[in-house]
Amino acid sequence: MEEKHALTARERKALKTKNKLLEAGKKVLLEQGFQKATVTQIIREAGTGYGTAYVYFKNKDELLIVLMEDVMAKFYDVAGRTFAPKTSKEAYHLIEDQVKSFLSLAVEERDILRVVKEASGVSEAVASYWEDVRSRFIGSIAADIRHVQEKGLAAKHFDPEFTARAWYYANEMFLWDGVRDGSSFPSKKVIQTLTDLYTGGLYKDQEGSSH
Amino acid sequence: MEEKHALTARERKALKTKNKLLEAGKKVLLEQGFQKATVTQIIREAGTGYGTAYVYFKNKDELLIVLMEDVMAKFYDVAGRTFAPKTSKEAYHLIEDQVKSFLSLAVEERDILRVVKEASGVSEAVASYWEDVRSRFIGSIAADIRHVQEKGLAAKHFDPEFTARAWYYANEMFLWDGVRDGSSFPSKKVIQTLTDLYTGGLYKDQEGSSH
DNA sequence: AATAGTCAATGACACGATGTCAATTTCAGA
DNA sequence: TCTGAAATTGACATCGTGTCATTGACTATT
Repeated sequence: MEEKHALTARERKALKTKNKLLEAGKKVLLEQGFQKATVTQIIREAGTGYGTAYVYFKNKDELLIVLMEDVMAKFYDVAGRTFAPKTSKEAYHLIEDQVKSFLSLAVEERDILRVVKEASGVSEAVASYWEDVRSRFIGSIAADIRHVQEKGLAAKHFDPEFTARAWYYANEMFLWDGVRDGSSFPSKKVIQTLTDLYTGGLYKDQEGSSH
Repeated sequence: MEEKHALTARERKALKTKNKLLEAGKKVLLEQGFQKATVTQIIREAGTGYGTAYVYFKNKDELLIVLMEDVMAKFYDVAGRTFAPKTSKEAYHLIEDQVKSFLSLAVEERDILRVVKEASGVSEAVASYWEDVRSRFIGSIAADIRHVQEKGLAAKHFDPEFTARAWYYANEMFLWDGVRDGSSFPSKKVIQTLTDLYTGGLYKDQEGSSH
């Protein structure tokens, strides 16, 4: 039901105002962090009236959620990559690549992710938005696990869902470490440790395992 | 430089006031959650004046931190357990036990942990307090890993620190899942998946690994 | 081109929460 | 009994949020 017509001057102006608010919001949020940033700071930066912010966004949370969209798309992109290894070796390298891509986003989008992380702890809306990324990854990883189990590459006694969760969780936490500390991240060592642990496990034999 | 003398009536009263605030704080925080709870609600429940709360606690955060102490002690207890397996099998079972103890705390202390989790996202003070638990666990696990590596039970190419982090992170995230969802937690399946993944890894051979 | 109706924009306001502090009351010790 | 110290208090200043009645400008219709 989209109306298809050239924008009227009025609509163009409205769009411009919204964008000014988004830009100003980005600047203020990155500079101040989520909790310290106030609507007053944002509208001052945007050069609009106070109430105007509430015309375009329900609140600070919703403004951030719009700002998150680009980054989310990048994560969804990584989560959606095809995974169909024919050998364990191939699997290892695919996994290694995916870990690297995932953790590299921590550096690439560090500034905004720092805000997202903070906001997730404060705003239910932002938290549930991030939760979407999580379940997308976990679902995708679970499918990958099922695939390699069927191919006979991976041990069948692992529950795909829980295994995917555990694996994703470790990755996500390192992501946040990277967002916090930045600098030389992700290190080869982190990527390798994660991948090795996931594929091979720490111990030399599995005689202790109950399977 | 501790003064050692029986408490005067005045001191006893002060103690009592502080405890009233702690109890009231606990009740209100558990009922309302961290963000919704207000100082006014707490002092009303405690039957004290508004300012009194600020005599005993810097703010809501610090009150919660005092309430956390008991729970933290339990975690420190689990983190501090000795770990000196002689065989892989023994290691497996020790690890399984530790996972179980750790995750069981999620159920046992569910109510307060739910508040702690929420508060960690909002309050730097609470977050850094919980961070202590984390580093204690990670340090302890890293030591365990070094130990089994020296004994020849575990692969030496794993960096103890990063491996400990990855492992702990997965566990902690499941802990929060348990705090959120509660009910029948921790399931055998979760414990087993975590332990198996950690000790044995998902894949059947390590030929893909670069070692 | 006049006009009625719509929509963007605004800031004052009501509300709610925080942390402080000067004043008050109570008690310990001399 | 008296004095200084300690406990307690709530009013206050401050800050941030979200709403809404109002204003002014633009659109579309006649």
